[in-house]
Amino acid sequence: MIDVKLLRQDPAGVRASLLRRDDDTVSAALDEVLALDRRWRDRITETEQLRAHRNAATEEVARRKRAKEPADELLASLKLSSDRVKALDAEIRELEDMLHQELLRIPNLPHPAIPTGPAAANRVVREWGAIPAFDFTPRPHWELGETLGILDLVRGAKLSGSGFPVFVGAGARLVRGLANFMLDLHTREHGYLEVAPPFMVNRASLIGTGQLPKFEDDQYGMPRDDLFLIPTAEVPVTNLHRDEILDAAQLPRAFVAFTPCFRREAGAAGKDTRGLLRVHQFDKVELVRLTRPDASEAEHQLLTGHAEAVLQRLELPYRVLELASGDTGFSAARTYDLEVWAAGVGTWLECSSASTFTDFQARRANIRYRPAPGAKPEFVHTLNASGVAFARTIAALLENNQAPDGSVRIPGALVPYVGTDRLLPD
RNA sequence: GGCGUGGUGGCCGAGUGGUUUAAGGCAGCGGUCUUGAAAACCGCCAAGGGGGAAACUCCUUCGUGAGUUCGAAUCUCACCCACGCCGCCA
Repeated sequence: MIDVKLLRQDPAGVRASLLRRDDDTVSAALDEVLALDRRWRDRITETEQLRAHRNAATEEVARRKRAKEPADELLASLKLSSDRVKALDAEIRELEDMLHQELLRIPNLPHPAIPTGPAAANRVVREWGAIPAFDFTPRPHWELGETLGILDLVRGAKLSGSGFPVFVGAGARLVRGLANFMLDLHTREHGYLEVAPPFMVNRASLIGTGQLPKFEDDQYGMPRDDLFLIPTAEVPVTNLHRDEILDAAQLPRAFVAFTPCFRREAGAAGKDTRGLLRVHQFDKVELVRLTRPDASEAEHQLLTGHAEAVLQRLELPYRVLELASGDTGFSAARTYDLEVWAAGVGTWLECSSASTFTDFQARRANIRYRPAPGAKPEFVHTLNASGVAFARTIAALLENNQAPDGSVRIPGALVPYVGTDRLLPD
């Protein structure tokens, strides 16, 4: 949630910042918020004066009652002002609710330093590793997966529908090995605390991280219980400290979680979605950091490096993209995407997104910290990065390391976790 | 799912209609004392919001919402959550 005080104080600046996003609904939403805020504050002022008057009169009633003096004429006039307060309160509550709902639909302010424009304006920040060369035509991962007998897309579709892959045998062990490899790396070398959170969350949690109310159609929901399958571990993990006040000494908090992610990907179909490229369920190791505001920019760089370390250990060539304002997600102020090269499909695949959300999520989820003992609480900054998403990483792993006979080399860092240095066709 | 008990400030906890503008404790902060620390003692210490240049001032908040009342932490109703027992169950 953006800071309504900032909007009040500098409406032109906030508007200019938000217009950098490719979202033509923002301007009207801002006008609505400003109008509602004006009306709301007028009503507050009016009702508070009335209330102060009523409170004083009520005290006088109490005094007379104790002194056994009559108070009948006071009571009669109090009845009238009490009714008026009640009516005003109802109106204020309604205005407040409308204001809040409107604010929840306004995206975060993009960081001043990021490029302005649509996805085409994304900037390549750096590249790592060499794109592998082949003296044969490399095959796509869905073919390799079938030949190796480790990926069963057809039976996944039978069980659940398209986009629900089944990993079998060495494939399942590869998934398990990747999870342990990434969790070990982040807990032992990067200092993260491992969390195993729920895979279903309530509305408040999704509002906290920004998926609701605007993107309810993108979520898998269980209407009977009003719960949702998590689209990412970011949701339960960021919400761990919702409605809490942390000590400054507790910051930064760094969590890592391995969970499945569930995404409806409504409307998606076609060549960009084949095999493991875009699926409804995939596993991911997620990194979440809660930091002091003054530390968040440095933490963002650190976090991005932690995600990169995974790809480096896996010997996967990748590039780091700084997203332009129009391509940056609703809650994020600044995002680096990690894209891994996949030789079979011959393209870069997004396998991690490292974002700083500044105080946007903290404001929604009410996550605060006390800068010093006895000081006023302030909002923390939240950040997260995939470290990393499995499906596309597995696609790259298979495609980049394939041999002409269809076998696939397992990178050294993963060998102890998978138990073999090569996957062989059946 | 049934029955029962409960939900109060950062934490614990008292409080059944009007000096509760929420007792007391813990934690925190400042001080006295001390070579230093601890202990002891004294003082300060909730959050959010409106108005104001400021000093300051006013309002709201005792799980959430609705109701009764001049007035609700306190009474009524609904809902949510936690815990206990029963039922079901990997």
